Amino acid sequence: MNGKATTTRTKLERGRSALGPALELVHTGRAPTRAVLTSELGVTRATAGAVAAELEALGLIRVDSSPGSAAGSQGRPSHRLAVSGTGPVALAAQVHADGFRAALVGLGGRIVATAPGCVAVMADPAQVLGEVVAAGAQLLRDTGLRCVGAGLAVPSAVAEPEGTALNPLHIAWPAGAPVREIFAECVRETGITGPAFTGNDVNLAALAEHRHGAGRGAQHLLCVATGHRGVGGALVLDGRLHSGSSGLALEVGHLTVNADGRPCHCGGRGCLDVETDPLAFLTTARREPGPEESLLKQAGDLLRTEYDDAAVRNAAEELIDRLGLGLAGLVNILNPDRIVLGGLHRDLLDADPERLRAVVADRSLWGRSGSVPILPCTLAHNSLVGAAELAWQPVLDDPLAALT
Amino acid sequence: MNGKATTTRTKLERGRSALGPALELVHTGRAPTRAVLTSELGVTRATAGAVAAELEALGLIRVDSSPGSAAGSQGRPSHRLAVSGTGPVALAAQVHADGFRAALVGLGGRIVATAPGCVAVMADPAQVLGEVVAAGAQLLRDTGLRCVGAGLAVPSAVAEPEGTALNPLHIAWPAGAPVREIFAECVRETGITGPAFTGNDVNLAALAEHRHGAGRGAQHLLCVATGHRGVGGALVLDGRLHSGSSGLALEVGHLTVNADGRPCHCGGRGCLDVETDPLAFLTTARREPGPEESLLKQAGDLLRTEYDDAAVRNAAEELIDRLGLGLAGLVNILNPDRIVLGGLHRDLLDADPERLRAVVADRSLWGRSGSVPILPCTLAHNSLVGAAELAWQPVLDDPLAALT
DNA sequence: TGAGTTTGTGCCGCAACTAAACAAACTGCG
DNA sequence: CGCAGTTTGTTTAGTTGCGGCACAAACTCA
Repeated sequence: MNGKATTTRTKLERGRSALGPALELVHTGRAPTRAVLTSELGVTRATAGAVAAELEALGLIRVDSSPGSAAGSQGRPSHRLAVSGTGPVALAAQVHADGFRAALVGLGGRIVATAPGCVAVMADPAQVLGEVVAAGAQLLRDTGLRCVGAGLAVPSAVAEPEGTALNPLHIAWPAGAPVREIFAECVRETGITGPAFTGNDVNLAALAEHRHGAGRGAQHLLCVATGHRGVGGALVLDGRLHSGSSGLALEVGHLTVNADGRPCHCGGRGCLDVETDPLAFLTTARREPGPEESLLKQAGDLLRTEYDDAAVRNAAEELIDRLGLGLAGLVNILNPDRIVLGGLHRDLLDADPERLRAVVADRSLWGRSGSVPILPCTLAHNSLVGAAELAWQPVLDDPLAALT
Repeated sequence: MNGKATTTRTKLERGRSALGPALELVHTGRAPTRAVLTSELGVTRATAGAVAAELEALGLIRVDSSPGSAAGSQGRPSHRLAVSGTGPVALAAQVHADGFRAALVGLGGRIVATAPGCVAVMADPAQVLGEVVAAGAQLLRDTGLRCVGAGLAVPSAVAEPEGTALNPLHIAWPAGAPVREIFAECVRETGITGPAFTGNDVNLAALAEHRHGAGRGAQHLLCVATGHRGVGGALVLDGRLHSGSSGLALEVGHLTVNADGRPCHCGGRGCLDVETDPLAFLTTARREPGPEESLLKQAGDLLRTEYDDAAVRNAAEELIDRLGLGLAGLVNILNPDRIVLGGLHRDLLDADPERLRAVVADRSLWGRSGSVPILPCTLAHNSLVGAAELAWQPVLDDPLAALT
């Protein structure tokens, strides 16, 4: 009728301007100075200066105009760049078998505040998520910080594009629960500003490790981690999470790593899931497994404190061999340039790094692929930080548009 | 000294301007008209018009200004866009067990000319590649077309960034031969214009199928194909080939698909490689395998012509089950939204599509992942077309810069 | 024939950048 | 101390790719 919507196009489809890339560089710590920013961005000093000034005006970064101290090389010292300490934050939430956790996370993966305790997980997703969001909202009120959005990490595959949690094995939720929708609704209701996102915890941990942890600088990062039960995987390609066409990629738990191993609920035998998780370790080491929600801790403690015990050591070596076989299979298919391990797998790596590396090298096809660096994860709450990354992403893509 | 190289930056790091994306849309047949180009590109009609005019001026596309015939809907009919029939071409080359092949390939994957016969492959890579390039150069002289570059497909993994052919099982080349360098040298020596590229044949076939064949429109395309011996895989993510951090991704041949299967040279048992390739089919069907360089044809003919024979049928079903198991494993890890099969796998799919789909659905974790469409490849010479895609890529990325 | 709809084009202007010249801040050497 | 040499920050003046119109063109439908 009015013929107005004819030529109006958003044009924001591809991130224009160097603002986003510049913020990402500072965010991931790859641009400590304006000079580095200039070269990393491939723009002139004039542009880099303008971009840095604009990001500072938005309250996202700090530019230390003070005469730099540690110079080192010749020439005029460059002004240092850092994420703002008082800028906006993302609300990060995580649900797991032990309970839940809420935190405020600033740029650079800096955890600003964490919600105190954790209570037991209840059956109803809406109730749990309501409590997490309420805890986060309280943190926001306490600190008075601006919120750019919210992210949630759940211990289950999240189907795209619906955002339903498939097979949440380790928490008592119904399969197919629309967690993304529920979470978004809770966030809206609570009056928290910004969009809400939901993702799988291992995926988000991988994202966080890639940006702020052991995966920094990797081009093709593979992460594998255990929770209390089962094994999860994630892949970060060129800085972006690869979660497949419907969010179900990297379901690595059912790779066969033992031809005549334990039966698995998937119908197969000897799956990575049932051969290398904490429960597998405890039973292989002939220990009585405790309650489900503490298997990871129990297994990790056992591995660290009783590695002298022959049964423990043998169990560890058996699991390392199985894990190595699984990793080698993944290396053959994905050819990553770095592998980061979490959960019990991280502890197994720490226990005998050489053995694991040798198995992977031996069982992967090409010698060079076998020499992939395998590292333990380094971030304390990587899933939580990863959840915050989801909320930060729109800001990283286009700071001006995201902060209106 | 002169202080000239200080602020000079290429700036071409990210493709600017809509020229490249526009050409890619026409190239892949996704922009049949200027109106579609406008919406797909997300720009105004003014911009789309200017872009189309510029691409036409470069001789890359044709704009039919004639009053369009088949309109269909209301309004002024849009001018039709098509790749130019007389524009430049890419030189495509392929080496395989049977010999080699050279062709000229225009935009849109259109094969303009093919070198006549094929001679037997000799031991020395330099000699073979010299002959292929010479054949291609002859085609260029005959047609008088401009050449944007050259691409080569080899039946072996190509290590990045060196460009060496690892384990060229099926041709009598030394392992680690620097094929990329040799090919580039031949191209340079012959006076062919433009850069030279080399890639794995299955990877390139996948790229071609994604742009012009059965994989069109897929976001996450998985291709699996057999040659005469062994199995290759490839993945195209968001239109770009994913070949891993060192070119060795998708080595799918050693997925275990039969716990107590045939021994494989990798040290394992029951690998996809030895359980589902043409030789495996012939022996399972109790047929005498012919010479190595005709196994694929022999197996395919047998499957098509003697499917009534119980031994043939049983062998086919056994291979389909094994292949399905392998594909299911890949689906769990990669979660593609389409699978395209080539070589004998394509014939197996044609023989009993329902059986293969059922096995994949049954053995992959999530029902929805199991319902991935599985299609036969549709391009006649997909590796060859894919090799040309390599050479076209710089033009697609930035037509102005690539054509000077 | 005229209203409605969709597409092509010319013109203006903006936003994001480059290029070039200059100023500033540091090191090192005589 | 002073001065060359080096690197970084800033200012100013273009350049360019593209959006936003306004209008013309080509077709359908009533």
